[in-house]
Amino acid sequence: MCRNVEKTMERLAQRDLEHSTDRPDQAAAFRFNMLESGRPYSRLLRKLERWRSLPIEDRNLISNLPLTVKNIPAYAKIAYEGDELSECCLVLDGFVCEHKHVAAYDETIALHVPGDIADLQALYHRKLRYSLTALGPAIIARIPRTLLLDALNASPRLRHAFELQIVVEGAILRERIVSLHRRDATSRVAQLLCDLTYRLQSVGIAADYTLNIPWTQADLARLTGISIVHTNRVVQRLRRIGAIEWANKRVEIRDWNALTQIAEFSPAYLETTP
Amino acid sequence: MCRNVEKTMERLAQRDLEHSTDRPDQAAAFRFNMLESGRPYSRLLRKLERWRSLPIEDRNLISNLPLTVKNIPAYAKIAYEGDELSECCLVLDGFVCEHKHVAAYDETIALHVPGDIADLQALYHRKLRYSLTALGPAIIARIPRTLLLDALNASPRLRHAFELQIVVEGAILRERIVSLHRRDATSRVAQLLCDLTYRLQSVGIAADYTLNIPWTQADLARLTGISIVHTNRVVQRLRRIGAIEWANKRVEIRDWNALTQIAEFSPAYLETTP
DNA sequence: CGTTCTATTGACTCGATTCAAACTAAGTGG
DNA sequence: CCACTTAGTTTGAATCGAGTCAATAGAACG
Repeated sequence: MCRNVEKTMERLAQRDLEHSTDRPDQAAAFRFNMLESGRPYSRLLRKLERWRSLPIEDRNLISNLPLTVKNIPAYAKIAYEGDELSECCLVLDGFVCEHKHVAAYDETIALHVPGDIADLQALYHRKLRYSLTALGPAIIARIPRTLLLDALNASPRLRHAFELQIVVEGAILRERIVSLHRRDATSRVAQLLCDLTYRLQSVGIAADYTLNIPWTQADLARLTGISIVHTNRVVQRLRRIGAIEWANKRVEIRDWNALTQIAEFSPAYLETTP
Repeated sequence: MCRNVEKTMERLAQRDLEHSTDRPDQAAAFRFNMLESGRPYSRLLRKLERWRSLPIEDRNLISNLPLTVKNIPAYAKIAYEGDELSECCLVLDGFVCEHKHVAAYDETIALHVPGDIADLQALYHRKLRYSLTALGPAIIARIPRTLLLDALNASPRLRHAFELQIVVEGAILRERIVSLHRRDATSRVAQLLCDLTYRLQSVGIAADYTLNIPWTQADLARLTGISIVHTNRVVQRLRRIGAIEWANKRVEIRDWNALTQIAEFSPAYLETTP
């Protein structure tokens, strides 16, 4: 299934080797400076506090964690399946996807947005069970794993907030399973866009329903598990009915209601409210 | 997609109303007595200790939790999406599946085997995000949620063991996503059987590669997201090549190697070893 | 025995993949 | 500045896996 997509990925992997991960991406760095300068943990804290707000000492436990900011060029691998990392990967800007190598092909599992810890699973079970790749240029922060664990051990409240994050991650995975069972290609693309919009808005991005996503249609194909050609047809269909505009790395949601209807989207699964 | 399956489920739902949940299922009760009598927590403990063994006081924290054993007749609902349960549901015998009602249809998300806490998610985030139904007659234990939480709060080690369970659950969900992306119908059925065999064996069931599963092919169809008719063709194919026998609620794995090859099964995602 | 599940088979349809090719946009270097 | 290259998007035609509908054959159960 979907061998085209894989061919594309092979080319990208080669490109990956040429670009070094250490080479900073100017545009991304600039974006980061504008948005997040000095408050790298703000989005993570915002997510952690969706269930209930944290006392200042808990917030400080997080805020005071040392981190190393890294620029990741487009399509560069951040971590490999099986790695035992001493640092966690917090997404500061851009997108990071989880994927797995199964019998010569790479299957995309999940997508992380700013504020997500992309390898949350490895915090508890050290060996990473999937690979991480930047989808478009991204900025991440490396946080020493043991220090983060120390913080969680120091505060049961904080630990519970993190446990809830894994649970929500599970909810997103479950929704994706339902999506792959039930929804046809159009509905799947629509669902991805709704999910993404909702998650971005909940960390203060894309309030105007305009998403800056540096993906090609091939990337979208990988994310939804649809072939490139068919993805293109779906995008055209969504454009034709006036639900979205998609050009120049920008997606404008023109008709949110139409899109949610096509996607049968209901954000319940993303909510952490009591 | 798959409306046949849904029609079947509607009939089953009616049957569900006739059978009361309180009516004990004799056969299941008998099986339970033979297998687990007096040690309802043994399988759960076995799972919790796969990462590292627990000190006796932690084991006792679990073993001493009060519980109510319940017989669940086939296809009876155990809990509904949106419920806020005061008790967790530990599967003692039989199978329990998670499913979600999306736009008039019921989609199966995951399958739980003996030793699993089927609503582990609701332990942390109280509102259940999916429904639970017994797939065939099952025996469950209800454990007061607050007491279990108390036990976890009393022992960080125990709490970590539970955190690992959610992580493994996530790994199973991820594998399912890969499965729905990549694998065709035959491979999906094979994968389900491999996954099931492995998980059952890890709690001491089906060591001889003979699974007692009280499902119809319609149930298998729901679990794999394939239509009933096509599921039947797949089962026949697997029989024809000598990979499995399936008759009288018994599945015999005749050729484990062949099956794992068809499924591209690698148990790494199920392992909790260091 | 008839009724009701369950398993099986055949014919038809359709969504999605694949292969192939054309077209657009954006660089890049001579 | 234009030819050449490369990535990305778009279109068409052929094919195929899987779903749907419909009908039959067993099995199980009262």
